[in-house]
Amino acid sequence: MTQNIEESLPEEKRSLNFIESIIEEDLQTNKNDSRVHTRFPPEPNGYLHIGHAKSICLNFGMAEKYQGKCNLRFDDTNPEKEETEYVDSIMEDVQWLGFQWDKEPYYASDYFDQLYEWACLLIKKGLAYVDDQSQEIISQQRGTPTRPGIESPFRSRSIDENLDLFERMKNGEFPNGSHVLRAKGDITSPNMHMRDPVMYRILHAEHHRTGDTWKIYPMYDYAHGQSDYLEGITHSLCTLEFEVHRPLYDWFLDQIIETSYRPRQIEFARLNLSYTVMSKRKLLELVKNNIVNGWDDPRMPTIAGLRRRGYTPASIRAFADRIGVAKRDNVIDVGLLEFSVREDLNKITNRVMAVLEPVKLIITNYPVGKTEMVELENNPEDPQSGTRMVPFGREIFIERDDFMVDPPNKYFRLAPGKEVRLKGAYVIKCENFDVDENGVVQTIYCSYDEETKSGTGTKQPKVKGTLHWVEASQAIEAEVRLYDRLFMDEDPAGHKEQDPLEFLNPESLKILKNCKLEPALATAQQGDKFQFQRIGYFCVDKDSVKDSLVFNRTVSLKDNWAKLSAK
RNA sequence: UGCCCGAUGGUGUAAUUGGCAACACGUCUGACUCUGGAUCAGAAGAGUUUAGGUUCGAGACCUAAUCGGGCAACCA
Repeated sequence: MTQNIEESLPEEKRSLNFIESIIEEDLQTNKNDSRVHTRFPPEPNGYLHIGHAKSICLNFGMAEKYQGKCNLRFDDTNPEKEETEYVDSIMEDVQWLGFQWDKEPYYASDYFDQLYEWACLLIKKGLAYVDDQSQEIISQQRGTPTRPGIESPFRSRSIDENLDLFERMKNGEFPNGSHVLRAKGDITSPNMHMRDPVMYRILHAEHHRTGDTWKIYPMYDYAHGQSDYLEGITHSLCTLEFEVHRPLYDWFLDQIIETSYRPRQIEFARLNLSYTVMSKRKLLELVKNNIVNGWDDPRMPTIAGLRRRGYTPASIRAFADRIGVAKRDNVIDVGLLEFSVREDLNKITNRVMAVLEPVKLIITNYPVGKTEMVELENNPEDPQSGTRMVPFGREIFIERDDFMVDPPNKYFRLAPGKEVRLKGAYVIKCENFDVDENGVVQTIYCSYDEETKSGTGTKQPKVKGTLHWVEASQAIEAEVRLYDRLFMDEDPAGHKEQDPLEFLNPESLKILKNCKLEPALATAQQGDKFQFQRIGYFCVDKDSVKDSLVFNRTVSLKDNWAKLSAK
C-alpha cells in the first residue's frame, strides 16, 4: 500500500477534491464516529476497465488516506447476467492494481435473507405492495418524465394479502413476470425513480452463489443502500447516473434505520478517454466481432488488456491520481495515460538493443571472424541496475529507418559519407551501400575507427547521432506486435449517425516477424518489461514460447523526430 | 418542455470558503545528452458561458438565460 502523502508532507497543504472535503467535514463533526468505510461494488457480469480503475483508486484511496476500510462487494442481484468467472477476474484485477479489501469479499446475495425480512417490514408498515400487473402496464402507468404516473389498482391491497402474496412469490408459486413487489413512493413525483419503484421481481434462475434457493431477487435500488448499511459503509461513492436514485437510496434507509449511523451516497463523474470506447456493451461488441482478440487484447481499455499491454499498476494509480475527481463531464486525453506509463517504465525498465526492421551493415575494416564484448548500462536512470556485456562484430543489424540514401537537412542518422556512433561501441562512417532492383537498400558498408570505442576515452569525435544495433551472428529473432490506438476518432461513441466501428484504426496492430534482439533477451519471461533503446517500451506477451518470443509494444518513446519530420 | 446535475487555458483538476486564477498533461524555445528518450531552464496560452443582482471587493453567493449531461429495465 502506498504511503499516506499527508503524513509525509505535513506542512504542504494539498488541495482537496470535493469528496475529500465532504469526508473531512464529516470527520470534524464526528459523523458516524469518524469512521471512513468505502466499498467498490462491481456487478460480476463483465471485465473491469480503466473507468473502474478510477473508481477502485478512489474508493480504496479514500480508505487509505483516512485510515479507513474499503470493502469489495459483488452486486449480484441479477442471476441472469452474473457469473463466477467474472468474480475471479475482478478480484485479480483489484489486487493487481495493488489494493486489498477489508476481510473477505462481500456479496449482495449474502443479504438476501435480511433484505427479505426488511421487505416484509415495509409491507407491514404499509409502504410496499404486490402488483399483479404486467411489465408493460406498470411501465405505462409510470408516466413519462414530463407526465405524472397513475396509481396501480393493486396499491391498496391489505397488508395481510400483500404478505401472503409476497411469501408465495418467494416460494416459487408464480411464474416470472407475474408479480412484483413495489415500494409505495409517489407515483406523481417529478423523479421517475420515486414512482413506486420495483423492489423485487420473480426470477426462476440459477444464481451463481445461492443456486435455486431464491425465486425472487431484489432490485439494485432496494439492495444497494441496505447492503451499504449492513457493512457499515460511511461514504458510498458512485457515478453520476445514480444521482437521481439518491432520494430513493435515502428513502429505503429511512424505513429501516434505527441507529445514528447512516451511509451517504456521493456521486462523481465517470472517466471518459479520448480515442476509446468504454461501455461494457461496446467493448463486448469488439470482442464478439473479433475486432480484437478477447477481453485482454492489448488494445482494450480493460485492466486485463492494459496489463497484457505492459502497463504497470503504479502507472494506472498515478493516472487516476492525476485526472482527479469532480462532477462535470470530462474526456481525458489518452496521452495522459501514455505519459503515466512512460514515466513509470522510464524509471524501472532495463534498456536493451532490439532492431525491429533490420538491415545488414558490414564494417569492412573490422577483422573477419572477430567478435568482442562491449559494456552497456542497463538503466541510466537507475545507478543500481548495473551493466551487461553485449557482443559486437563485423556484421550487425541496424534499423532500416536509421539509414537514408538521400537524407533531409536535420537527419542525424546514417547516410552515405556520414558518421554516427554505434551505442556502446564505435563511431562508423558510411562508405557504400547495395540496393536491389527495386532500389531497396540491402547492405550498408561502413568503416570504423578502433580508437573511438565507447568508454576508452581515446578519441571521441562529435557525432550527431547514436544508433542501436544488434550483432548479426548472435542475434535472436522475435515477433514484435506494434499496438496503436483502436480508434481514429477522438470520440468514437459520440456520433449519433455513425457506429464507433466506422472509426476503427486499420493500423491498430502491426506485426513484425523477424526482429533482431540482443542475445540476453533469450531468457526473457512472460510479463518482463524492457525499453528497446530509442524505440519504446515492450513486454513479453503470453503468446511467447521458448525460442519464439513475442513482444508487445506498450508505448513508444516520445518521438520528437517524428514531429519534426512531419513539418 | 418536467425534475436533477454541471459549466475555469487545447485537456483535466485547483483556487485554504468573498481579496484581482494555480498545478499537471500538451504546445513552443533553449541547455545538456553515447537513447532525436530522460533531465534541466524558460515561454505562450483562460480573466472563469451570458445578463442582472448582493458587496468596498465575486470564479466562488442570489436570480434568470444559454449550452452540455442524466432520468420513463421486472439492468446495475
